[in-house]
Amino acid sequence: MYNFKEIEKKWQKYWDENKTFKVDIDENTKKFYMLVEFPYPSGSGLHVGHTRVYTASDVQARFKKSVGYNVLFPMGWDAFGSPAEQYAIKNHIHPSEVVQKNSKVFKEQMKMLGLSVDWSREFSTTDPEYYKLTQWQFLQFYKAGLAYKAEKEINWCPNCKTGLSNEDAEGGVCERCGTKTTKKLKNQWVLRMSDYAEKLIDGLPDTQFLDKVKTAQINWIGKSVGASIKFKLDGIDDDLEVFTTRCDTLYGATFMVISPEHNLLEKYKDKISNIDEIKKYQEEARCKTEIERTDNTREKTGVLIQGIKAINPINGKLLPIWVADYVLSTYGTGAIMAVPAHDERDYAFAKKFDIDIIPVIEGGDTSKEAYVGDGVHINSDILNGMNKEDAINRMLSYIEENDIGMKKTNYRLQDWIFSRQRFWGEPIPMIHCEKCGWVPVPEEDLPVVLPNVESYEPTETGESPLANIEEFVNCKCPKCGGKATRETDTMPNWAGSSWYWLRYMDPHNKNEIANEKALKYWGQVDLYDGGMEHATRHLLYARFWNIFLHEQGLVPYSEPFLKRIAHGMILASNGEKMSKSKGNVVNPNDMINEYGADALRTYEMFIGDYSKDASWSENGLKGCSKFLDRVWNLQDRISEKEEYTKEIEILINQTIKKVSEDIETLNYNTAVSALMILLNKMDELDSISKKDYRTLIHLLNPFAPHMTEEINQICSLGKELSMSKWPTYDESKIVNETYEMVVQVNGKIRGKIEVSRETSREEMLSIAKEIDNVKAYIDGKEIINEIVVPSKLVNIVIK
RNA sequence: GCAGGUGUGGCGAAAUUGGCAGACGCACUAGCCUUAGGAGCUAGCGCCGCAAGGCAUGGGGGUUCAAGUCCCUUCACCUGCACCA
Repeated sequence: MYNFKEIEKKWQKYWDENKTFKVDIDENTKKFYMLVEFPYPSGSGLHVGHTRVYTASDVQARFKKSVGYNVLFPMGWDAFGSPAEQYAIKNHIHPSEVVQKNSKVFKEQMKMLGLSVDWSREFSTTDPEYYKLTQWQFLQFYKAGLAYKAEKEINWCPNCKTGLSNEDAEGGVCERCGTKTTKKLKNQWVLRMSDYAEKLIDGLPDTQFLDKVKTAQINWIGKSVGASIKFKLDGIDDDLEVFTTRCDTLYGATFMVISPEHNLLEKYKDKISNIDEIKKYQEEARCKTEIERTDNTREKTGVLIQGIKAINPINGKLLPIWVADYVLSTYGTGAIMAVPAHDERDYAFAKKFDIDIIPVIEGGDTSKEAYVGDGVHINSDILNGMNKEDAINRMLSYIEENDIGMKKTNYRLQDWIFSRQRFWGEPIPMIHCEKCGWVPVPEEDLPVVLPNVESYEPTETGESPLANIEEFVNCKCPKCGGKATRETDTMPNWAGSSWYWLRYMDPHNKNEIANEKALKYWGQVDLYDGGMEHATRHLLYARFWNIFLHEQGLVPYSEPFLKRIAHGMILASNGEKMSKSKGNVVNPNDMINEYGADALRTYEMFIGDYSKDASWSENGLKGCSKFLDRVWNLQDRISEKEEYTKEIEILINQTIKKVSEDIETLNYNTAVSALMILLNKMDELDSISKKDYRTLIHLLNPFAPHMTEEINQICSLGKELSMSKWPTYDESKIVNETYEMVVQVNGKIRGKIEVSRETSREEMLSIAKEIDNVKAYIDGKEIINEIVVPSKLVNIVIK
C-alpha cells in the first residue's frame, strides 16, 4: 500500500511551486487548446460528475502535452446568476463575497484532483476587470446596430420577476426556477441574433461538432424556405402579409388567421365591430402559460374579426380574418393564410368553426382530414396538373411578376432578449437622456460597477433592484451633460460565457479582450467538452458572439470551437440522477480521502463510454484502487535491465499504440483496460526491467499522475513524467510471430492451433485438416468449399 | 408526429469494422494464507447439459463459407424539436 495522501499532496505542491503547467506562447511549438465548460461555483462544491469531466479533460491535456503540444488548459468561474443572488437576498451580503468563497472551494477541490490547469489564467466573469470587457463588447454590438431597445412580448417568469430569452424559457418553463412562464410586454435590450441565422448554419460544416449537436442547432435555428405573400385588405389601403412554405396551395386558402398580438387589431380597432370580444380573447391568450398555448392536443380557439376582410391576390376572393392563438406572433409575420384542405391545424380550425375546405391537390379525403402530401394540383387555374415542386416554383414566379409577394426564408431563431431585471449580472452600459435618447457609456467610464445595496430582491414593478438606487441611476448624459438615468437592466447569464475562452488567451490584459498575438496563436479551441444541455444555448450564443467579433476584426477566426463533444452524466448507483433532495450525491472529497485522487480519476475514466451516462459504483472505484496498488507493488520486482523484457515486448508495444489511440479518440475506458492487461502480464513475471516499468507508469500518468510521478522518482526511472516525451512504439513489434489459427467446419469452431504467421494458405489448410477433432467432422464428407483467411482462420464447408 | 440514438452475462462494459462474442473490471463461488478481514493470493464464473455437444448479442426474416456488426421488418426505452404556417 502506498500513502496516497502524502504523495498526492507532495506532487500538487510540486506542480504549483514549479509552475509545471504554466504555458506561454511558443511560436515554435504547435498549440493545443483544451477547453471544458467552466463551472458555476455553487455552494455545494464539486460533484463526481464534475470530476469525471475535469479528469477526462486533464487526461487529454496531459497526453497532448506529452506528445509535444503546447497545451492551454485553463479554468475559471461563470459566477453571475441566480444561486449567489438568492443567497445574497437571504443573508444580505454582496453576491461577490459568495462567489469568492465558493470559487475558492472549487479551486481547492480541483487541485486535490491534480488537474494540470494553468491557474495563472484563472478569472471570474464577475470580476469588474472581466465584465468591463463584456460591457465593452456590448457597446460594439450597439455601435454596429445589433443591439436595440424594443417593446417586446417576452417570456416572463412570475417567480423570478424577470424577462427570459427564448432559450432560457425552453418548453415554457423558467430555466432558473422551473416556474411556468407567461408573456409580458416589456421594453428590452435585444441583440439582433436572427440576422446571423444563416451564418450560424453555414459555419457548422467548418466544425467537427458531434452530429447530434449540429442537428440540435439546425433544429433550433429552424430554417424554412417559402414565400411571403401580401393580401390586400378589403376597403382599406393596407396589406396583411403572411409567410407560407406552401404558396402552391394559395387557391385553397379559405380564411386568414392572425395571432392575438398582431398589430392589425390595434391599428384598425375602430373598424372592428366586435373589438371588445377580441380584446377579451387577447387577454385570455396573454394569461396562458407557454405550455398551455402550445399544447397541440388542445382544441382550437379563435374569434372572427367583424368588419375587416382580406382579398386572395390570386383569385380576388374575399377571405374572413380570424384571431387565434394557434398562430404565434413570434414566427413569420404572425399571420397565416389558412388552407384547411392541406394543413392539419387549419383543418382542425375550419372543422370547428365550419369554414369552407377547398381541396387543390388530388389525394386523401378532405372530408376526413387534411392532405399534406404531394399530388396533382386541381382547382388551381395556372397550377392545374402540376406536382408540388413545379407548382411552388410556378407560383413563386407568378407572385414576384405580379408584385404580390416574394420568395422568402424564415427562421425560428429569434433575436436574443438581452435584458434581465435582476441585480447579479453585468449592468448594461447605456444611459438614457431625455434630449439625446440612448447614449452608450463612454469606454473610459467602463466598467459600470455593481453597487453595494441593502436589498438584492427584484422589485414588484418588474424593474431591476438597481432601479431603487438613486446614486446608481442618476447620472449625467455623456453627450450633452444634462440630467440622465442609467439603464438598470443587467445582462443574461450567458453574456459572460459568450467570450470567456478568448480571455484565457491573455487574461490580464487591461485594455482589450486579448492581444492579437495571443488570439492568433491560440486560435480556435481544439476540443471543447461540455454538456448536451448547452447545445442550443451557450453554444449558439457563443458562436454568434464570436462570428460578430470576427466581423469586427477583433478575433481571427469566425468559428470559435473546432471540435465539440458531449459527455454523459454520473448517476447514482440505482441509475437515478444524483440530487441533494434524494440524498444520493457522492462527494468527490470523501472518495479522494478514502481512495486517493488517482484512484478516483482512474475509476471515472474506466467507468464506461465517456459520452454516455454511467452509474456510480464504489466497488468499481475499489477495483481501480486495487489496480493502482498492484502497479505500486511492482517496485519490488524491478531489475537493473534497461531493455524491454522479451516475453512482454510485443504487448508493451501494442499497449503504447492502444493507449495513445484510445486517448486520442476519447475511449478512456479501454485505455485503462489495456493498462490493466499489461499490468496483469507484468505481474506474472518474476522481474521486470526499468524500461518495462517506466513505460507502464508513463502510459498511466495521465490517469494517475501523482502515483506515477512518485514511482518514477523513487525508482529513478528517468525524467519527471510531466516533462517527458510520450513513449513510442516499434511498428515491427506489434504482432507476434505466431498466432492461434482458428479452424471451423461449416462455420463452427472445431479446433485451434498455434502456427507461424508465415504459414501459407495451402499449409494452413493441410494443418487444419490434420487436427483430430476436425478430422472427425470432415472424414468421409464431401468438401464443397474451403475458406482461408491468412493470419486468422480456416473454414471448411462440407455437405 | 419529425429527427437522432440505444438495446450484448447478475452488473459496468469490450469486440481489430464481416472472421474465436463477453476482453477488462465489479459482484458471486470454492480453496489457500491470516488471531482477524471490507486485506492478499489461486482457481472458477453467459445459459442448458454428467459429458459430447447444443443454444445465445430485444423479437422475426434475409444476404454470406462466416453476422453483435450489412439489408428488411418489428418491439422497447432514451434524447432533441414540435400548433414553426
